[in-house]
Amino acid sequence: MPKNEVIINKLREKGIKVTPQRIAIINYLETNRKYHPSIEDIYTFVIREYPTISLATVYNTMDKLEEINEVVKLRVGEENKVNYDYDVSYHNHFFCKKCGQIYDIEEPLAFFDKNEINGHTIEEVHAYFKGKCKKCQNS
Amino acid sequence: MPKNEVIINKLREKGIKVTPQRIAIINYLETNRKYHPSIEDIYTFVIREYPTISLATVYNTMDKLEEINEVVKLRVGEENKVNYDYDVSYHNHFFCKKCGQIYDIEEPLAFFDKNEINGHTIEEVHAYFKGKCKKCQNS
DNA sequence: ATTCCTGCAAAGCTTTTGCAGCGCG
DNA sequence: CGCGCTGCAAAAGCTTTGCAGGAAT
Repeated sequence: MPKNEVIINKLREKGIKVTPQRIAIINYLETNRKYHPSIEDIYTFVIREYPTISLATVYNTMDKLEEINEVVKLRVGEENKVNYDYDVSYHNHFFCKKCGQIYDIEEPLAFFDKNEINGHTIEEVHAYFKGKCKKCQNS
Repeated sequence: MPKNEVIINKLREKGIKVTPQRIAIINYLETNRKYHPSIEDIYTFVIREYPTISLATVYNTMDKLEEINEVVKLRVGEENKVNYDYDVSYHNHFFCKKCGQIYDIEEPLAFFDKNEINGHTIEEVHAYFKGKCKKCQNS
C-alpha cells in the first residue's frame, strides 16, 4: 500500500477527518519527498487545484500530520523558516547556503548513541550541516 | 583583559560605535554566559538601567556582535525563538523540553571531522540534543 | 446528527525598517 | 563635526486564533 494511502487510513483511525484539501497536500508531499517543502511551497502548489484553500488549512493539516508522526518539522535552513520532511526515519540534512536547497544525508552518522549526557536525558538528537552543495561548488 | 573589554576594543577597531547601551548589553552577556539569553531577556534586563532603550537597539547590537563574531545565534529551543551564546568556541547544546533551559555540552562529541559529505562542502556542523534535563528528571 | 474542518479575517509575535535627533569618536 | 546610533512608530513575515458555514463519518 502506497504511503499516502497509509497516511489517509491512519488519519481516519485517529478520528482526523480526511478532506480533499488534505489529500491534495499529502499527495504533494508524496511526490516531492526530496524537496523538503515549506508551508508556502505546499500552499502555492495546492492552490492550483483548490483555488480557495487558505494558509490556515495548510498549517492545520501539517500540524495534524506532525502529531501522527508522518512528517517532521525541520529548522535547518535560513532563519526562522520551517520546512517539512515527509521521511520520518532518522537521518540528517545538509543545507546549501548558496541555493537554499536542503539535501538528505543518507549515510548514518552514528555519532551518538548514548541516551544521557551530563546527567540530562536525551530524547532527540538534531544534527545538520551547512555549506555549499555539490552543484554550487564553483561559485 | 576581561572579555567585555576585549569586545569593546574590537568594536572600536571595527569602527562600530561604543554606546552606553551597548556596554550594558555586553556586560549583561558577560555575567549571564551560561544562560543563553533571548533578545527579550536582554531587553528586559537592560531596560532597568536604560528605561528608554528600545528593542530595535538590542537587535541592532546583537547583529553587530554577531558580525564581529563575539556571539553566536542559537536556534535549538522552541520554535522560532532565537537565543544567543556569548561563548563562540565550538560546542554543543542540550535543550530541556520541560524547563526550557539551554545547557552547554562541554565534552566534544567529535563525531564528524570530514569537510565534505555526499559531494557537498561542509562549512558548519550544527548539533544539539533535546530531552529532560538533570533537574527536571523526576517529572 | 455530530463533530471536525474550511476559509476568511483579525490578531499575535518576533524581527525589520524609516526617520529625526542625539552622541560617540 | 560627521557618521553612526538611538528610540519611536510603523510595517513586514510568519503563524495562530475565532468564528460561521459546510463537509466528513
